[in-house]
Amino acid sequence: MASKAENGRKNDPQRTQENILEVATEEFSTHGLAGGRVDAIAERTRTSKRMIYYYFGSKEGLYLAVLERSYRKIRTLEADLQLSNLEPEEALRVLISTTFDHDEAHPDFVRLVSIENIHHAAHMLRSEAIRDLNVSVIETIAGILERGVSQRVFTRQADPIDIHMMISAFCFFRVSNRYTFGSIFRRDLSEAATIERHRTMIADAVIGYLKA
Amino acid sequence: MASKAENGRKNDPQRTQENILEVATEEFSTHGLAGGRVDAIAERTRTSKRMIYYYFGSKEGLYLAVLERSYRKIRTLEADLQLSNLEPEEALRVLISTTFDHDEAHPDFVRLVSIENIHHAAHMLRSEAIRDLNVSVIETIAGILERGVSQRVFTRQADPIDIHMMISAFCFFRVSNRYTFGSIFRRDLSEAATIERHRTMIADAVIGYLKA
DNA sequence: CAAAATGTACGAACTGGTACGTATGTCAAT
DNA sequence: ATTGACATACGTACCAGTTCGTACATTTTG
Repeated sequence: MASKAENGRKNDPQRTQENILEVATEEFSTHGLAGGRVDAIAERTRTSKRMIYYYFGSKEGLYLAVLERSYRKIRTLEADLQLSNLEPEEALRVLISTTFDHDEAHPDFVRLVSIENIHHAAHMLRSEAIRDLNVSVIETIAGILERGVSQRVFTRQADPIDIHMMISAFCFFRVSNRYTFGSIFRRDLSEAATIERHRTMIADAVIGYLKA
Repeated sequence: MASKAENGRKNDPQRTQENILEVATEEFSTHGLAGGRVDAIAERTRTSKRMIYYYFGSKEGLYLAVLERSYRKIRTLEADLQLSNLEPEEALRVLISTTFDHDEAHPDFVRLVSIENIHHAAHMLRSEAIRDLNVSVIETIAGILERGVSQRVFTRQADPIDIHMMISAFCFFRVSNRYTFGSIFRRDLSEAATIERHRTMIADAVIGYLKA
């Protein structure tokens, strides 16, 4: 029979949780933790507020779940980049492009991180799942830098974490500060031409720095 | 006679407003607009909640006043840098150092800007005072770049706004993402040695980029 | 039937905002 | 100088709407 007509309810806990998380991600990333409304989330869900508390216990619990889910989504993307068989410079360019495109494609994630910083990363600190994450990037960068130096294509001995920060800063800022920056300089950072220019710009800058 | 003993109230509107703004800056920058509590602000003020509404009309009005005040404070610092009599490269280094030190010294400001971005810069857009501001930096940078190119110390033709973004991104990110970054990589970005290293790093990167 | 999943309705605390009343300062006329 | 009138500056108590959270009832599923 028709499964949704005639409020024939189907229990589908996984789908329900996922649905809640999706809506909650949107809500929290546009309004922040304090600004996000549980009722607003519930309304846009195909289920009810009762379910939010049933599965996530509290508003903060939901927020934390949203945060973890967002981070977990990146891990998959970042992990399976095969950079070790590329020349150091090329490997770095690919890594930078990937970071750049990721931030550009996931403004929700960027905003959640911004929001976490406003809260002194209090929730992230409580979550072991999140902390173990991005560390792999550092190892990747460290490997590239070492190879580059020994091949004498990079002349500068740089700290991998510093390099990661330089890349992150640029890619992240473009998205996180899109609105204030756009408002001050009347520039739309999401235009295709601008995106292209910035993508090569950050790569050139980082590689130039390592070659100086 | 004693002026403050025996609740001898003195009318001092300017002081009252300034006091409110100071406390409100703290509150909003640590909790966000939605998370900031008017009652909490009132309590830490030497006056009452009534006065907040008397002078600023609403919570949003107060927030906007806080934002404008923060921006106004920078204008003074930024304006009186005499860079035109310095060599292009040196001028750029001074400008970068200034930006770097400013962000490092004013985390409140950085956080307010982050918060504004969460709100799509809605309040900034409404304030003419703020928009007219940072534009002067672009002219400064443009001048430096032109001189640098004509003196052949810079080989690359770069967009001043892009250069400004590159500088801002790095300086801003260090402060805005201090907590999540620190939480993931166990690195304290406010250590003196780290600050020193980063300050020269961003300058080297930008100048290297322009010379490439 | 028992356990998990879900829906409805409601409560208690918080929070932005205000009504009402009081004190302080200013200035003109005495 | 004193007085009185009026505007500005300020304090207290309170209200009404919002918002997180829950008690209770019901359905689905194994």
